[in-house]
Amino acid sequence: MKAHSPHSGPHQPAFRRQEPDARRLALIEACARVLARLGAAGASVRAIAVEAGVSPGLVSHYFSGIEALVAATYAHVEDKVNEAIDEAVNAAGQNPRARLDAFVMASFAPAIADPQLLATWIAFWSLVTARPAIAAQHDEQYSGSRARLEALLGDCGVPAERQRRDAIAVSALVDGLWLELCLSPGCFSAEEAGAIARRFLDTLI
Amino acid sequence: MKAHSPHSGPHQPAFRRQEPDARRLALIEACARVLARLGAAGASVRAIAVEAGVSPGLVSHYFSGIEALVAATYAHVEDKVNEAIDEAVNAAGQNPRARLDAFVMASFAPAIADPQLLATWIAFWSLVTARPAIAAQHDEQYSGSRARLEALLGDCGVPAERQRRDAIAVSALVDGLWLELCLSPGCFSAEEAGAIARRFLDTLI
DNA sequence: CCCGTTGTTGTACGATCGTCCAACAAGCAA
DNA sequence: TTGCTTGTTGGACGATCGTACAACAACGGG
Repeated sequence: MKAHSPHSGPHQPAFRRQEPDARRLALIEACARVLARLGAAGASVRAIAVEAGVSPGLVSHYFSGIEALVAATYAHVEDKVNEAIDEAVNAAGQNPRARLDAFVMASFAPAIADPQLLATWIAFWSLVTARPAIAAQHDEQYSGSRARLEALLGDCGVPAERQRRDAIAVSALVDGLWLELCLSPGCFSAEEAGAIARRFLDTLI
Repeated sequence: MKAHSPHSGPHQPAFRRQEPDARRLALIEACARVLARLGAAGASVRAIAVEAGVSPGLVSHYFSGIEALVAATYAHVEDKVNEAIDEAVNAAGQNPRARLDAFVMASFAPAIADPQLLATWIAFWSLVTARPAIAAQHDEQYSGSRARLEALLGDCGVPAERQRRDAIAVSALVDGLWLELCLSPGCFSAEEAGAIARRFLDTLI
């Protein structure tokens, strides 16, 4: 059934070796695509291997198990989201308030407030309660995100003693709007969510 | 191995028949306990049947599948949460603002901001994207919750044209705080969450 | 050219999954 | 008591799961 005969013509490799880091990344991106397409329930070793174009055994070779792959995928997707947000913030110029607005509005952009992206979060959240290592990873990524928000708030003149509380508040409001935007896309629009968030920022600054 | 011999003494029934509604409820409550203990990944038909003290076949007899049982469990748990919130609201007396505060604070009570309770939401959310019927159920429960919030806001003097937007905002803030309270219980306290939410309400009224 | 390293394959394995259904028995009516 | 209704059992079934491992082959150094 193979497209080429092993006994005639130039030998076409059945697979290509890759550096461990490149293969790890390919598996992570395949996992993200499977989570987006099939949801948390469909993210099996075999489905991810097919998506990545490799054999099932390779997943076990690079990750201790499905949970580790999901955790790595969450970290990678969140990194990319933070990258997109930082890019939006920097594109907003130097006005502190404009940068803060950009931070908030970026969370509601179509590429981020995406139901398919939510699947990665849900798969990760489902592991937080039971696995202490996953909980620690969540704490770390959450406080990292909050720290960047505190800095933006500080630039807007929010006094230091209020930065922590206000960052928690803004983060919660944005996440709550983002979550509902993913779960019920027809209920309210991204523009509406942005207006709500901006209005809340007005009360803090 | 049975505790009694089928050939001696009074006959002890091997099981008791129950009315369909009672059995449905028992299975739903067993499903909620399994979700709390094992998370979404461990909520199998067999585990739920063991928890309910029935045979595995009974689950299929009352529900078309695991997904239907999870959806029914979500509806039931949300009903109980709404009941607890309504109770807190009514216990707050007649002052509209006190009732609104009670609504918000109840969401952060230990029984509701509970990581084990979050497992039910996560199991349900993981089905929203793929299953239109589940998405419709979520829309319905979300708008119901928002309608009660709109009424409370109206009692506090929020004009009608702002009720929808403010209810979306309060709901998002409370849900975001609740979610983070469940995922990272050590990051901030329920009192802090309540203070943040109350401060936000101050800006709306 | 050949050889060793090692990334990769493919499969076998046992466990567990959801579903199904014929047989059983609890409880009510007669 | 007897018979009927039907809630309930418990195992069979095929599919799919995660994991492990021996064999294979790509590729660089000799």
